[in-house]
Amino acid sequence: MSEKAAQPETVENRPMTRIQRKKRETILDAALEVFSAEGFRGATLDRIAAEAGLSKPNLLYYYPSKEAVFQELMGGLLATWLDPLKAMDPKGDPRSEIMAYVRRKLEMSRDFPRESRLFANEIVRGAPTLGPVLETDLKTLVHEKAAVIRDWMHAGRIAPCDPVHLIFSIWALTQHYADFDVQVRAVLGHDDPFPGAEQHLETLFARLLGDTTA
Amino acid sequence: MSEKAAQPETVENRPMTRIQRKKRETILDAALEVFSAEGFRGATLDRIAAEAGLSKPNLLYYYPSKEAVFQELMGGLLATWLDPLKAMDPKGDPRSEIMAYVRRKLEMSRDFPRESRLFANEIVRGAPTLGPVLETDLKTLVHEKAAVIRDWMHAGRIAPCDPVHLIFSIWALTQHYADFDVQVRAVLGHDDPFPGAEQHLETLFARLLGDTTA
DNA sequence: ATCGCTTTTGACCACTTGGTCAAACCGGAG
DNA sequence: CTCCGGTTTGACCAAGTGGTCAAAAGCGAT
Repeated sequence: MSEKAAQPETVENRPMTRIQRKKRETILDAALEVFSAEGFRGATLDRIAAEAGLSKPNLLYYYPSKEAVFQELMGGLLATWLDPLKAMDPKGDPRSEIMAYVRRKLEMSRDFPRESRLFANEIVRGAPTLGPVLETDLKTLVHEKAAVIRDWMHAGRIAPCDPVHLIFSIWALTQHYADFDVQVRAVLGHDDPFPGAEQHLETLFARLLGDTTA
Repeated sequence: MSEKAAQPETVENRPMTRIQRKKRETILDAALEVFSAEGFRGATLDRIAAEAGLSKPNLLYYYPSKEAVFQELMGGLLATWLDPLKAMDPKGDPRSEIMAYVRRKLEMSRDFPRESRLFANEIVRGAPTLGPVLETDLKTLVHEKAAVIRDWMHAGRIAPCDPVHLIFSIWALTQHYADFDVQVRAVLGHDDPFPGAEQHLETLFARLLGDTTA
């Protein structure tokens, strides 16, 4: 059987040398750069290869196809994206837990804008790749955490509102600063928008959740 | 001089017949459909032509190039997009004016999701086409309206916060329901998300601006 | 019917792009 | 050195793409 290229760490294949793993990392990073800026169809293997510092056939030696690169990239993405929400602790203080989530999400927009844009791109296009997993993993997690938030509200610890839409709001407000970066900077004149954004979101969610101090 | 194809209503050309105008409309609508779903590079002239019910060379008879179609589409878009903000009346009641803007913007997400996605796509890609106009028209308008809002805040008619980020928030929260539609529906299970969204945004902005009734 | 105009189309082209392949390269073990 | 595995590449291909062009088809007015 002609195994075309190394799979992540497949069945009976050597688990891949350190160098292989590193090259694949490099490729993935280059792919992230290009895919997030140009979209799936806009990205070309040539550009990704160039960005990674190798030739197109060489890239195809490490990944069997453009699709494959994209899918591996996408694979890790959703997990990374949902981790902060997963970290929200039902036993913690409601206000701190939610605010910590907001802050963490805003940090991600600042520190990983490419990932955010890649994700946005995928969703805007109708989630052709990670569509199925949205209806399972994502849906489950959101409803689970929404239930937690609802309990907090029923216990009177934060002001009531629709907890699912609250989560949407957090996503929308934080990711906006990564995905619509150029627009934000066009208005704000190229200063770093994040300090102001943090301050604003602090205020917004404090009031939404029922501020006790202001 | 060999004029290639009819321009909008150019210099010494006939102002274009009703039929011509209509065909161009059809093409523009087809282009909106395809561009918003696939992005600029993902869209093909063949698909747009097919969607519009004509052949590729025939499409090229009405528009000189793919770029030209895209640009005309983009041209009208920003104006349409900013109109509701323009409509915010400095002499009106602060709370009603802002809430009306929010509602209008949410309606647009519901009724013109393709336009919203096209816009999102353009911005995410770094606004290669309408970049310049962001730094002029958009920036000016936003700061103008931000000033109005700031006055309202200083007059104590609504609770204070950063007015520019407030506008960003309105954009983010409303457009989210168009641009991330699949994600929203994946979580909400394909019911119409808009009634819930409206209710939620009503609550959110009421509290942010200083609710007097709840 | 025929002229003159706009509209429509089939055939075609140049270029890009994802992907293949056989040959060359390289670095360590014998 | 030589062999041998993994690695790298130049040349190539088929399909898809944006765009051209000359010829044909409509069609209203004479």
